[in-house]
Amino acid sequence: MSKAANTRLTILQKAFELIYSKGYQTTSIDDIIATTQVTKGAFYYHFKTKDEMGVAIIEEILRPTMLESFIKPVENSANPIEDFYNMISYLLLDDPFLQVKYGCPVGNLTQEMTPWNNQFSKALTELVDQWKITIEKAVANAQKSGLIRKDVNGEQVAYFIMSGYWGIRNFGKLQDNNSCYIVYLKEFRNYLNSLK
Amino acid sequence: MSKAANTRLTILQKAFELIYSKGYQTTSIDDIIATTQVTKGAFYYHFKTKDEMGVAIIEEILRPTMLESFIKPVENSANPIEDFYNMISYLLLDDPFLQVKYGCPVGNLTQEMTPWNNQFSKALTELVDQWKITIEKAVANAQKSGLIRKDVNGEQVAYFIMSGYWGIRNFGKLQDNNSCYIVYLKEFRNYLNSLK
DNA sequence: GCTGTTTCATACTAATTGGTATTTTTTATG
DNA sequence: CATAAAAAATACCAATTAGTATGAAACAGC
Repeated sequence: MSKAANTRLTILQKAFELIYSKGYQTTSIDDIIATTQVTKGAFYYHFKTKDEMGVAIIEEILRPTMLESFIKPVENSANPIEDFYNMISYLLLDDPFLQVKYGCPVGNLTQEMTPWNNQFSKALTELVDQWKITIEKAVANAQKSGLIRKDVNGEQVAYFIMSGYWGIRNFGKLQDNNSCYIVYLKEFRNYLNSLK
Repeated sequence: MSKAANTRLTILQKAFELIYSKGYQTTSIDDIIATTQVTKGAFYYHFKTKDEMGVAIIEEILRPTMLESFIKPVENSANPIEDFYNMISYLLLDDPFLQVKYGCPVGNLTQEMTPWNNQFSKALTELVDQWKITIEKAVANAQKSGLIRKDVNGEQVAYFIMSGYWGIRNFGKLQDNNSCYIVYLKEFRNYLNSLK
């Protein structure tokens, strides 16, 4: 990787960490250049505005990790019920990229940016839609193989799973404690079994 | 109500509307005094800091409406399954206090303020805990009267319902469209029936 | 109607914000 | 090594931020 591409990536990564922990609005350019040791000139050479950098974070940092942790685990799944559970369980309890007290990066940005920045909304919607479609496909496959009842509606299940995940992440954040995740996962297991 | 108490309430109400639609950080004191037509002197007479006003909003604006829409509908409920559904349905589709594109005020503040303001977290936790306890009690009652299975865990159900609500509100916000609420409610109905 | 307290108005400040203009350094290519 | 372009460094700016200092009305009880 060229040196220039490297500073660009450093900015994105460090800025993401700051934004994930502090929020987008409260992370200033000065914050970013202070922690990255990159000068303002370099920053604005790589990004026209702060918002352009924000969108780049979604597309170049969040999207790949989302693909790895949210899409791959259930893509072409032979046993979606089990894989849904494992995916959510991993995300809540094990994923080293995510921290209890900071919640879900995608959820955070949605809450903060959606009402007044269309570019953010669009980029976030793409991520979320991809997850939704993956879940729907997995449900359809499981219905073919008889692991999930035929009268189950894939879109409903997708929304239900995703919203539950987003919501409980908010609780973890509020309480700064993952014990609510344990309780949640038990009921999530019950719900998944009800689809059989 | 005295004139002074009235200006105080006006500040809280208008500030809440601004914060609900724009976010806490991006709502400035100048914004608030501009829309309330109250001077800065008056504002700082009633509130020592912006954060003190924020906490007051949670306790004096959010708490009462929460009690009305989140607690009362399921308190002492004779048929919790039905009342759970009606409560969530009302909140998502009918409550005039809430708007699709702005999400859930409590959820918004949690996301935005929790990582770096303890007072907010504490005030929000109180609200949320009250809701949780109410749901748990309703489940216990329904188990006594045979409307919900004895092996169902009230705390798990409470977390599951609340997190689903918070999460789907995030989707509505992202899409600025309540059609996801319709889909969600169908699956929510299925889930509730699985408790019988 | 006098007086003290409550309530509000005005003018200000120091710090921070995102962004720009300009210059300097680094790098690739002939 | 010369040169042009890419990349980064420096110094600045206008606007906005939460909060303050100080004084003026409004209002109470006597």
